[in-house]
Amino acid sequence: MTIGALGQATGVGAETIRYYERIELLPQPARTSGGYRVYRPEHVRRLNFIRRSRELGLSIEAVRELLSLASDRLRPCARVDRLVRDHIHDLDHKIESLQKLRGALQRLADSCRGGGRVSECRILEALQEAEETLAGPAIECGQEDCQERRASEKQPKPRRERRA
Amino acid sequence: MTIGALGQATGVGAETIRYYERIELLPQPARTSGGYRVYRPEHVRRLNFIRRSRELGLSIEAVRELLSLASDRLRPCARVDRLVRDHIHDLDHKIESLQKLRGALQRLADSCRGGGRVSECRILEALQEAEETLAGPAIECGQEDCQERRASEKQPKPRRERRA
DNA sequence: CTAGACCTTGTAGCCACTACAGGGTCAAGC
DNA sequence: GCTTGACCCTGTAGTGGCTACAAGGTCTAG
Repeated sequence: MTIGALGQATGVGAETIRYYERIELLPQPARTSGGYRVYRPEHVRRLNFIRRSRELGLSIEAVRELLSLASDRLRPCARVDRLVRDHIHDLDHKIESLQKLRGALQRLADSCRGGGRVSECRILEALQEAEETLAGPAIECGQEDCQERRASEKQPKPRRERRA
Repeated sequence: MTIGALGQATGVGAETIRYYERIELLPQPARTSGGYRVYRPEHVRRLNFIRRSRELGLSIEAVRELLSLASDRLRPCARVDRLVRDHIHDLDHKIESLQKLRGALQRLADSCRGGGRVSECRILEALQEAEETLAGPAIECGQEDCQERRASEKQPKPRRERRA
């Protein structure tokens, strides 16, 4: 089957398939004499595996590891379990973050009924002014290595005060 | 104040500040004779506004619009209200999506206790096989223009069947 | 043989930064 | 005035996970 047929079979676009090949998530397929990629049923299975994992929000690297784990049938599957549980944990953090954000925004929105002028808009005021009223520790992050980017105690070295 | 001092005052890194200037979210500041950027208190206010908005998950473009709206004090603030409410709506979608993902992953993880071998791992089986058991409509998206990328009824034109 | 659907490679773009290289500036202390 | 070294400058490239395009080549029904 051609790349287009593989795409139809799996619901993955041809450009994405080529991308997966480039990053070595999919093996290089055979080629026709004219250079077309020729795929086989095992490619369909592998790509479906990838697609489902991605739909579950696993990163490409996680998928890569799962694929590698899956290739050794005798290996204990504890690592697989761990990987999935870690991702659930990440999701919990992310969901919690978003819920906090939502709460803050809702409080913001509730302070405004949209009828006034910008000059007395509570939303804009809140964004301009107080520090503590909104947005607790919730920062939308996206990456896992999100730790303490808001580490305000980070003072590299006490320079010889060049004040403001 | 220099860019470093502005960064300290707002909790935004110097490289990010330069980035904001480049995309015209911050106005170009004055310069010293040596070329250093010189910031003033209004820059601190504007950058704090930006930072808080970003912490609430608003996109750069949304922040840009808020800033533009805020500059005209006589304008009705309905648009501000709308912008924030739209974002809350987006967050609701995103949270719901993530919760569905989490459910699917939890079901996956529950089918495995991590004690067996890869060859009988239910997680890997589930990823390899059935279509309906997992992952309903939940795809993590990130962008707002996320509509129907999984639109499986997208059939561009009926080619003269080059079957698989 | 032609039409045109499909494929090829390569490159650039998306978001919101972040990191670096290679150099220049500034002020404190001598 | 000179050294030191923290700080700043510009420009470019990288992140993740694709997506879009351009310019061309291949394949097959009719």
